[in-house]
Amino acid sequence: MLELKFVRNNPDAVRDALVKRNMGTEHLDRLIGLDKEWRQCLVEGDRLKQTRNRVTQEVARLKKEKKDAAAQIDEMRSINARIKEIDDRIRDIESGMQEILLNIPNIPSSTTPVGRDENDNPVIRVVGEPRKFGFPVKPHWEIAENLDIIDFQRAAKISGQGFAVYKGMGAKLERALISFMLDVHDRQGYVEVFPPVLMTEKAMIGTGQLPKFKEDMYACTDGFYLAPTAEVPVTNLYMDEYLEKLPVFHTAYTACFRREAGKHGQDTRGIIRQHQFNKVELVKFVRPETSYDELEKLTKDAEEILQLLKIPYRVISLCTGDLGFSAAKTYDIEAWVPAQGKYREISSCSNFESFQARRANIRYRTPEGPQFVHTLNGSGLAVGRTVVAVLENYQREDGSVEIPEVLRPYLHGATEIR
RNA sequence: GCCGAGGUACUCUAACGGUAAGGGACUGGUCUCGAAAACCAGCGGUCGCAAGGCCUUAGGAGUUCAAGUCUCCUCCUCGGCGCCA
Repeated sequence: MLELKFVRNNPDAVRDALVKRNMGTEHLDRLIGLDKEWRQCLVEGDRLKQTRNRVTQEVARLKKEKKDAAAQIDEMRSINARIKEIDDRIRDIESGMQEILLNIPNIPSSTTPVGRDENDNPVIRVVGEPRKFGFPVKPHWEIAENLDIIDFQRAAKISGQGFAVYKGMGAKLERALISFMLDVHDRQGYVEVFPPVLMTEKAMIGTGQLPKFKEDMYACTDGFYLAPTAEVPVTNLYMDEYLEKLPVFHTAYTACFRREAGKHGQDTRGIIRQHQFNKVELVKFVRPETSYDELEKLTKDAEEILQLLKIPYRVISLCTGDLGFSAAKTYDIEAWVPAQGKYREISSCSNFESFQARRANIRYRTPEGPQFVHTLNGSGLAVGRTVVAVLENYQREDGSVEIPEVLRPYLHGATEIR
């Protein structure tokens, strides 16, 4: 969320941001109008309240002196009625402004490339070289079903489309990847946490999933939402707190839940797009002046997983038209998927600046007073998509799959799946 | 789920129904060679160029001229009991 004062004082900057994101500006115009009316109401209401406070004091004084205060009490009745009217109007305006503010996206960083859509995302670097296969490559779902390590049929029976049951070496591989990723990030200095995934509405608002993206979330009874990413529980750990020592780095494994509304027909086969998937996340809370350096480091920390697994990938910078709602700058890491002959997103690393911290009220102290921290996060990595990358990049002609060396200690030394 | 006790600002802690007092921590200043102590000041939000004002006692509704205080509802925390993997 942007600060109302910021919008009031920099309407052109906000307008510019909306235009670069290909979004309309009519809500912004409405907000500016409401703000003006709001301040007018405040002035009138405050003046009446000042009168009320003064008269009320008189009443107290008169009563103490055992004098009659009927005239003053009578005067108050009409003033109170008018105050109520104005207060009601102020409340309406405030909820209107709040709703608009919650739906205005973050201002893109000046280093975020300007562009219309995903076709305008510049490639920052390409690492590793796609392997040359001397045989026709199979898509991961074919490899997995042939090896009997992922069961889509039975998953559909118990949960419907968009789910997978991992079995045998498939289940072990998923578990090995989670442990491997957490161990690497632990070594990189991230403190592991293992949080709940049932979230309150307030937490979902804190990181920006609500109110704008309600359709993409699973809502439970009792007012809970299923976290779509560990970003939600981990960032909100420090909701309404002062962080006494910065920076704070966390890594967390959680299951993630996404409705993928409006994504019918995309990646319907395989495990690239699932309603429930596993992810290891990286989250940072830092001082504003360091947040862009920290974004570079966080991205490299996520990349290290792919380097260790020896999977080719590239890093792109999301342009303004493709940038997520809460982010000021985002790097996507895309892993090479041989059967598709292209790079596919496996991690998204973002700097939110103070956008989430303002919503979730996460601050630190400075000599000039409380300041909002900057929050960052990135996948390190999406586990299911890493399984895709491993199966496809390490497949052999006979249908078996070699296990990357770094994972073997997590699989009792096994070297292949067959 | 039941019973009880609570929720005041970063923290702790006051306030006959009369308009939020104070300590600690923190920041700045005086003093000092320097530090500590002591003393002074600041230390919730918001409107305003300012003077100044308004709001703020977990959240909401009500009673009242006036609510931290009285009534009702909700939430959360801490005990105890029950149930449960």
